[in-house]
Amino acid sequence: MTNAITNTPADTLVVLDFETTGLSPEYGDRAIEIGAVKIVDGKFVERFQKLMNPGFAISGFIAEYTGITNAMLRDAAPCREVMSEFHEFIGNHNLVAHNASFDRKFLDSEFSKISKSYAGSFSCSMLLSRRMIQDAKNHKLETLVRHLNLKVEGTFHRALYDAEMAGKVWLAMLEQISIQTERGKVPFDLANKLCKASKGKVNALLQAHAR
DNA sequence: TGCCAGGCCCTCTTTAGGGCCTT
Repeated sequence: MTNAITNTPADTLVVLDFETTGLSPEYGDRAIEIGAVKIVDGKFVERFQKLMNPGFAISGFIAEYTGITNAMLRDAAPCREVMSEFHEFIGNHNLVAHNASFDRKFLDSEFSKISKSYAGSFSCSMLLSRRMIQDAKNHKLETLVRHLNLKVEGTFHRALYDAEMAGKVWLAMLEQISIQTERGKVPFDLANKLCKASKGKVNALLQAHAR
């Protein structure tokens, strides 16, 4: 399959994924791993992956779910140090995550602890998939990867691998939009609008973008 | 240590309820 995506460097994108101690930073949960890929012109050009020590022991469930153990975190750098490095990595680029509302609240929470912020827009591969891949059994990341016949050669629920896979799903959906609209370039803003569009607005947005 | 949430979306809807998705 040829890649019809011709994003410009201005469309540089960072796809990220957190592994965390739980579901809610409001209840004290912290990040334990961040993984991210930088995509320029539809190509993966840079990767970021770091474990981080949340300052307390993680539960057996999280260890089982992620494969990350307390022993692995014992010598990891603290969250503030890793997140400061990650802040440099993302710059002002636009961001994508699978079920972005989850990753966004952890990104916001961890950045607020070190007085950092970001300027890029945050978009969601899960919301876009609900609109662009309606025949999938469900919209879990692993299901979408298999539905799109993307090569599976890593372990899900680790941050960098999930970020890589979310990036590939994102690019596959941009390609689908590109083919559907007969336009080579799919601006981030269009994808972001599609994520948030009501069912009836999706086709109108695609038609407006089409030649 | 172990507990916990919330945005989005659909429908048997909108003065609501429940499933999906993330860890």
